[in-house]
Amino acid sequence: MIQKYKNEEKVLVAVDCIIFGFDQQDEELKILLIKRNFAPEKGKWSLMGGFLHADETLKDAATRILHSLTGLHNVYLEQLKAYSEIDRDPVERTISVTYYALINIEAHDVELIKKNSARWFKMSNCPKLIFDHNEMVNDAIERLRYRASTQPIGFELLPVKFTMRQLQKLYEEIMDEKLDKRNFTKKINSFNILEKLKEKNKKSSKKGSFLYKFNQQKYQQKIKNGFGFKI
Amino acid sequence: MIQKYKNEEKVLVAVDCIIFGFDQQDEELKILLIKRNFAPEKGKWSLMGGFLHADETLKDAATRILHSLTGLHNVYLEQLKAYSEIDRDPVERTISVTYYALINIEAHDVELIKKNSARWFKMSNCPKLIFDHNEMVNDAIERLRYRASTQPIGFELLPVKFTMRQLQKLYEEIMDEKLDKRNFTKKINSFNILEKLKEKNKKSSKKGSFLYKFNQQKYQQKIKNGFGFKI
DNA sequence: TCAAAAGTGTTCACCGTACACCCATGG
DNA sequence: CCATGGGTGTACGGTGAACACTTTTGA
Repeated sequence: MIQKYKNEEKVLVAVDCIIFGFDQQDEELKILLIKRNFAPEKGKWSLMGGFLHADETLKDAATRILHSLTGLHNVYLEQLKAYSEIDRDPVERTISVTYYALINIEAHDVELIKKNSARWFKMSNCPKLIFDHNEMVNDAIERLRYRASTQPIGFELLPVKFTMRQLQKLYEEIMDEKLDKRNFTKKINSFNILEKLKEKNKKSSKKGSFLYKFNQQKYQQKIKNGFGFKI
Repeated sequence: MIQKYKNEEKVLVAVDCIIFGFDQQDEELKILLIKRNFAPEKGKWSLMGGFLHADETLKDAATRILHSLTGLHNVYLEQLKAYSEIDRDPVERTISVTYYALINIEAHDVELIKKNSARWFKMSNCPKLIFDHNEMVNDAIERLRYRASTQPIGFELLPVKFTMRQLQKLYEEIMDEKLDKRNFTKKINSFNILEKLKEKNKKSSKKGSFLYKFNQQKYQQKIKNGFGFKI
């Protein structure tokens, strides 16, 4: 039998999730936060997190944590960074690895988030969070911006059918800047990954705007060939 | 006293360093690897690593590990990613966080690397490494490419005085493609972060090429203002 | 009929890229 | 004097950015 690393110190490893959603009602980018009902910092807002178990990878843990809060499977997840300041958690030395998740805000389990005392916050109105969680959120937005400018990441956040305006609004929220609709449409179309449907969405205007759907096949093709995506 | 997280499982956390250097003799990008003189996989090539101690951050650990191998202080270090496959280390469950380091290959302590049975390998000729270390190296190169195309990172790898040709060769090694020297010079000069010296380096040609030096002040300024660096 | 959002092309400036010749020097 | 690498400028095409009017339809 192979000898173990006997003299090394073990530490607690946590996983925290920065969960992004795009609220189609008010067209705003939001993050899902929980009100802690346990010590320390009980009653304060926090990212959803948990400890890494011995039988799972970090991504497994993030998936489990995400599922326990939203009821969702198959969520877009990307590892961000490990945080390791000695006293970041006042209870005990804990390092935390963050993942950010992109979910369709309409699809999550409303009961579950109630049970977890969770709530969606506008990105632009993020409350003070426990520990180093605000730093984590800031790092996540930065990464989200980078990803969104490199890949058509936004699709994870929208329903299956969406309008060009919704897609543009989403990008504007992520990038935190206004975009020109003619240039935006042109650019998106040039990637040739959308399918224009015959249906219109009439909620947002009298004229109504055409719905689009994401062409998975063309998209996967592009991913393989490295995209030239750049917003 | 605050209660501890009693029922949670702790794990071993390692830090592994991908150490890049630019060899000015043969103008090649290299990485520093060690031959393990301990089990498991004794005698195999590996990244330099170690376990995280209770009283240090991940970056502290990376700094300590790097110093123990190279004798260098104040090295450029950037966290890459956490690796957490259950059996990645066959001895015991260990998650590893990688850092990549950029060092001036001329400045390291030759005795120390001998003592650690370490050796510089051409990037293009990286041997098979233990565990998931090859994957770590590949991820590190990818990140290095991104950084180098975004910031003038190459300076960390060169001596204080260097020629435009050396800088270009370095970028060619990192990007793994030939660059046009007129365009390269033009681009670098446009950033206005170099200081052209009166001296020439005559080693590489009869005419000799002018030496440059990095203008720290202008550079810091640029960093603050977000650079427009793009190679 | 009017208000409100959707849809659609063109022009211009700038940047990245391609490309070739002369210069200085040591041997 | 010649071989070797160093240094320099221009022309072209493509892409990003700015910009305004017409269409549809519910109220």
